[in-house]
Amino acid sequence: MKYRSIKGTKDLLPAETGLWHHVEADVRYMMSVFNYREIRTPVFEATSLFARSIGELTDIVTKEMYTFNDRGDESLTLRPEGTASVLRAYLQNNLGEQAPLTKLYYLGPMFRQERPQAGRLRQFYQFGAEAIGSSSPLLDVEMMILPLEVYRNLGINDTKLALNSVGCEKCRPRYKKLLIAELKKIQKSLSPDSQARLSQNPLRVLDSKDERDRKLTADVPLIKDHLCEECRPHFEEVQSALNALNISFHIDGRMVRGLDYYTKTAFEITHQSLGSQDALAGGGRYDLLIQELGGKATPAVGFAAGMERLMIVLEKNKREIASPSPKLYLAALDEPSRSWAFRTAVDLRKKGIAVETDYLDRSLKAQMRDANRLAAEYVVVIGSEELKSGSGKLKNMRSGTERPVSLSDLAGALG
RNA sequence: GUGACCAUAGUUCAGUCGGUUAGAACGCCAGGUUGUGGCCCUGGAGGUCGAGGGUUCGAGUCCCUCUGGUCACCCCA
Repeated sequence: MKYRSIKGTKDLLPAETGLWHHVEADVRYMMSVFNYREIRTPVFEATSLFARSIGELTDIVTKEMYTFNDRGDESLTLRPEGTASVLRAYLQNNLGEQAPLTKLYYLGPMFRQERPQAGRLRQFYQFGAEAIGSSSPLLDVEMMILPLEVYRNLGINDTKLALNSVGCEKCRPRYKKLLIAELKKIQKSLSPDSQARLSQNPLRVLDSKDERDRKLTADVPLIKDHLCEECRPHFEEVQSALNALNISFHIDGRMVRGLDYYTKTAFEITHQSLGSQDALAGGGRYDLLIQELGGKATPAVGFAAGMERLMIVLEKNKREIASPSPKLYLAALDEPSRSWAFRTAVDLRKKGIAVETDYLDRSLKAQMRDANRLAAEYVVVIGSEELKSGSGKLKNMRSGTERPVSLSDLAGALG
């Protein structure tokens, strides 16, 4: 085979696109119920947009972006996530001037050059939402409920919701100093990964999977206990709103999101059947980002959810979706019948009836087999007799019974 | 980027100690039915054994390199 899809990318074959349509419809339905409206942005943007918003030092920006220079020598990047593009569009089109609160959603491919593994691809699909213009903790909660409702509607109820607060520009630097001081005491005993994290992103040491790191940092102070006068009540209100809605969650004081722009609320929805990459969705508040991108200070919250990971959960839990099948299969016995069958198929299709017929000059037996395989609901066999008399037999493939039909009114007979 | 495991028909997999013509199941095609599917029976097509190199009288099998896949680390959806 000469050509293959690029490492970490894959084809979505007909056997699975039916499920995708179903899930996408569910996402769009839920977004409209929550009053989020779709925005479609280009899949590539100026590299600096992502570098600025996601964070110059993050893994995504330093080693995972698909970046290239176009013919005009401008540095462009395939979007590694959705928020930066949405905010750019929000600012460029002055959406904030049209209403005080803007609720947007997106659904589309993202690109990151990572080593593929279960639940991780180089081109992957995310759906997500952004609510721009309010600092209400209720919107933080809405961002958690929204994906949870999408999942619930698909029959997935056993997700886990983890919650944390990562503070703001006031309390985070203060806490960071405290944390670094603590970590320095045990620095030499930490895993090599965590020693590197200590200088790059000390908060992430707490999120280490290494058992020894976990033990060593067991008593280290957590940011949730060092929030400022603004962040603490916000965090509490998020929790009480969740409690009021009877949504179960757990506080994970060690959870850190990988993107620099988060402030206050950070959350993650996981599912046990996912393996190592177990996050179905993640999100949080980013009150500083819009100003950072050149807009006026505007609070905002958002989430992003992985489509492929959702598919894995659905498949592991055997949620199968019936694939579309023809209403009628027209089997033809000879050349004149074939030509009539094709014309009739086109005619019925114009009326919105799904019809298939034979294009391979196959035997009747082969055509019947084909109709059966396609799960066609009805079959009409056309031969010279039928063409002469203008009537035929409508066979119900499920029951095997036949009844007479007028060939001039197949549409009527099919109801 | 690091590591482990894997690569044989369309698919899932057998293939003994290195030995002759590489097999099965499912799928596909055809026949068993002068014009009727599924179940069953019979037959058929389909393979550069991932690629390249090496060892050997002889390699699907052993060695090396590469490519790809899977899973984990890292990171994240």
